[in-house]
Amino acid sequence: MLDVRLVRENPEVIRKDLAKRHAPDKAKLLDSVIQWDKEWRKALAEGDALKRRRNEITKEIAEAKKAGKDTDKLRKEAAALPKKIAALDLRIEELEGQVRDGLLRLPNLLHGSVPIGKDDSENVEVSRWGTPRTVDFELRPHGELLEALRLADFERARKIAGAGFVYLLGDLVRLDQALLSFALDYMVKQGFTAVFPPFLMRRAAYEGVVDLTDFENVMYKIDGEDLYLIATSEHPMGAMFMDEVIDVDRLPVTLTGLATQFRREIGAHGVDTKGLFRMHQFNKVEQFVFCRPEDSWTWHEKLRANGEAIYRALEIPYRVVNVCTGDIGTVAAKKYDIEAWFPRQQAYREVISCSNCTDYQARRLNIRAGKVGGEKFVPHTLNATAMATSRGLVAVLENFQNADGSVTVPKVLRPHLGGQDVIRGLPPR
RNA sequence: GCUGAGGUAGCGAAGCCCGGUCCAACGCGCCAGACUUGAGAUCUGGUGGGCUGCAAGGCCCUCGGGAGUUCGAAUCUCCCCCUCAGCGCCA
Repeated sequence: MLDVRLVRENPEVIRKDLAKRHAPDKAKLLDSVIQWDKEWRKALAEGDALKRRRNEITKEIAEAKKAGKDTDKLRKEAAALPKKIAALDLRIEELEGQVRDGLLRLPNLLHGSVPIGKDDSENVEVSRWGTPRTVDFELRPHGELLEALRLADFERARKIAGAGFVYLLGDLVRLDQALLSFALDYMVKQGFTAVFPPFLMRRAAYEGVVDLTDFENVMYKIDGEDLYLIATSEHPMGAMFMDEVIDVDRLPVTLTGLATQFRREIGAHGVDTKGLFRMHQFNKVEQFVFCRPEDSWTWHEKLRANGEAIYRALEIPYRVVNVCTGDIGTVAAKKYDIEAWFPRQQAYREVISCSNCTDYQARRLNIRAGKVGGEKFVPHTLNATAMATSRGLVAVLENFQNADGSVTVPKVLRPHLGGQDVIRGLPPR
């Protein structure tokens, strides 16, 4: 959420930004917000004047009564006020809601380095690491491979939960845990505090971190309860300090969340749709930072570096793209995607997303930093993936597949698999 | 799920029965200033949100949320939410 004061005092800054996004409807919305805000302040001033009069009269009545004087005249004047006040309050509330809704729908201000573009095809590659491996055999689609190795059962998962769910089996379960465990250890070594958050959140908290329209699209709701399954641990970590003042001495707060996440919207595009690439349920280690505004761009690079380091350690080639205006979404001021090389798909595909949300998310969550009783400011928040399995699993399965159908375990994961260096699957039954 | 006790500012805690000196006492913490070589101690002022004003300041709102009674609600009435304790159930 943008600062109303910016809308009031410097709307040109926002207007220029919206132009970069090619968002004429948002520009129109901005004009409306400015107008609503003006009307809101006017109504507020009128309402306050009436309330002031009411407070005065109330006091006068109290004094007159104590002095034993007649209060009828005063009461008569006072009796007329509540109706007027109530009418104005209604108007004020209405306008306030409009302003807030408008602010929520206006996107964050972009960083100057965000490339202009219409969709993900115009994201700009900023770096590339590793040499895609070439093999002299045909790589099998990972879903097919897993079924052959009996390391995953999509059929039975579909039977009991529907498409988008899977039974991981045998060594694939351990590989999944190894990826998570490796990433979590890496983050902890960087000084981040590990967090295992609630997997369910109340709507009031969720509204602070998610676009209202997303509820219907991506969130699973528990029937009959005010609880939603988390779509990423970014959400419970972001909401962790909702309505709080973080002591400035505690900044930066660096967290790394481990959680299973649930998303209704999984779509389907690209080759090898069957498999782990897009699931209703998956695991993720997440990076999350609350910091001083002046430090957030340094942190943004640091989170990206963490993501890169993890994929380098796995020896999986990747590239980093600077996500363009058409693809960046509303919350981030700048976003890098790290795209791993998927040799079967012959494509770089997103495995890590790294965003600086500046003060946009924190303001909406009503998180401030500073000293209680002293000066306060809105901290910046950043989030990035460290490791998302299933996608990380797919990357390993494609990059480390052998001609005989076995899968080599990346070196850094072996300690997490009791030294095992190859996965062969369960024996056929 | 049942029963009970609660929800007051960053935290602790009074006030609620008996509506108006509550623009919420007091303590701790924190912030600013004074004193000090520095720190500490001490003293003074401040301590949430908003509107208005160049500023000094002025005003409004805020006692879990909402509705009601009233000229006036932290205080009275009703509904809801949440937390804690005990019991039940349970990995």
